[in-house]
Amino acid sequence: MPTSSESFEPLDVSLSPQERFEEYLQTRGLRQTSQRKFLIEAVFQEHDHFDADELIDRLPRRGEKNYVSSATVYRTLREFVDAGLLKSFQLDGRTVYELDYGYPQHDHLYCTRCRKLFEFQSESLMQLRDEVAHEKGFRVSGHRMIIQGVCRDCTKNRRKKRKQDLV
Amino acid sequence: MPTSSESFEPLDVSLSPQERFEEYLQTRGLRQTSQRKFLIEAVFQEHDHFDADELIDRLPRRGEKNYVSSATVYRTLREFVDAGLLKSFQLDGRTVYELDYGYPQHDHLYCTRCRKLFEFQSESLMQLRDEVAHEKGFRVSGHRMIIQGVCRDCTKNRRKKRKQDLV
DNA sequence: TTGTATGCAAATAATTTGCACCAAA
DNA sequence: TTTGGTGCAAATTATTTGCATACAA
Repeated sequence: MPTSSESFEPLDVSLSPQERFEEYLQTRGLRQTSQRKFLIEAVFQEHDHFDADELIDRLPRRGEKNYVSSATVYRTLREFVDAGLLKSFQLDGRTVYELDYGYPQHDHLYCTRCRKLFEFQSESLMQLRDEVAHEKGFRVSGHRMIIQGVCRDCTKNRRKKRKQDLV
Repeated sequence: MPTSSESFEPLDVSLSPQERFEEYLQTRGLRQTSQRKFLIEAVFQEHDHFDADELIDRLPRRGEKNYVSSATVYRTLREFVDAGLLKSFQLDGRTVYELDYGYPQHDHLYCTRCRKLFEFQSESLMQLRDEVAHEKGFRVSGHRMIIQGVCRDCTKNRRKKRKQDLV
């Protein structure tokens, strides 16, 4: 099943992210640089959500081998999103990225205590979305649903702390 | 019906936003200043979504009567959110505000062409949210759902333009 | 060769903050 | 009189951009 809700032809999942990106570059007459190759590796090793800053932190520093300037990191992240490899959204003011290519559509729960993101899938949500959009005469291209709250662990820990406080 | 999904006692809707804010200030030992009074008027005259910049644009300029510095506008907007008068969320990188106090819970459709926000209400969405959260062991405090797409008008205009282009 | 990509540093944009002065309670 | 509030300007933060140079095709 295609990952993107907008593709008209099924995604060729036999392509690796790298190959998919090459294709993207070639069809637009863009170049395959060492930085782009290195970054796609780095990004697809990550399995969690991340922002530009976190990514840069894990990358080689100025002077080290494979160093990539922040400007290029920002530029390349945007290209990855254009190419359909990543998705991005805003959270607490910063831009958060997550893998898209090859990953199933999902939405998020956000724990406001530990600031972690959790994922969930819901077919009903998609249906609801399309119904609402249809009613309002909208041509849907996507959506973003984030449920805020406190996750199980944080609820537990808070309880634990409260008990300790009583001792 | 209470506007906030978190209130344990029903909201006293007989209070005006102004009165509600006074209450908020008093319970915290904060002060009722002329700036705060002026801003609450200005904000509750607005019936649409707005960001800090748009609000500041509509306010008196430096030197004019009732001028309020941007710093104070930013500070006060955050207080209004704390007080439950406004809600805020991120869109395209900027912080968008909307009236909350006295307004029913709703979510948004966002037209990526004209950048307008439209509202919709859905009880099913709330149920779905609570179910998902419960499954994941989340204690829900809120959510944010935005459906992106192209609104009816923009779809029409685009068609019109296409036709014109053919002439 | 030829134009795209990169690195660097400066520029932005949207907020936030430090601080001296002002003013509610 | 006391402590919170405001205006101003400087500081932040996250990101983008201009430009000279480097390099893929």
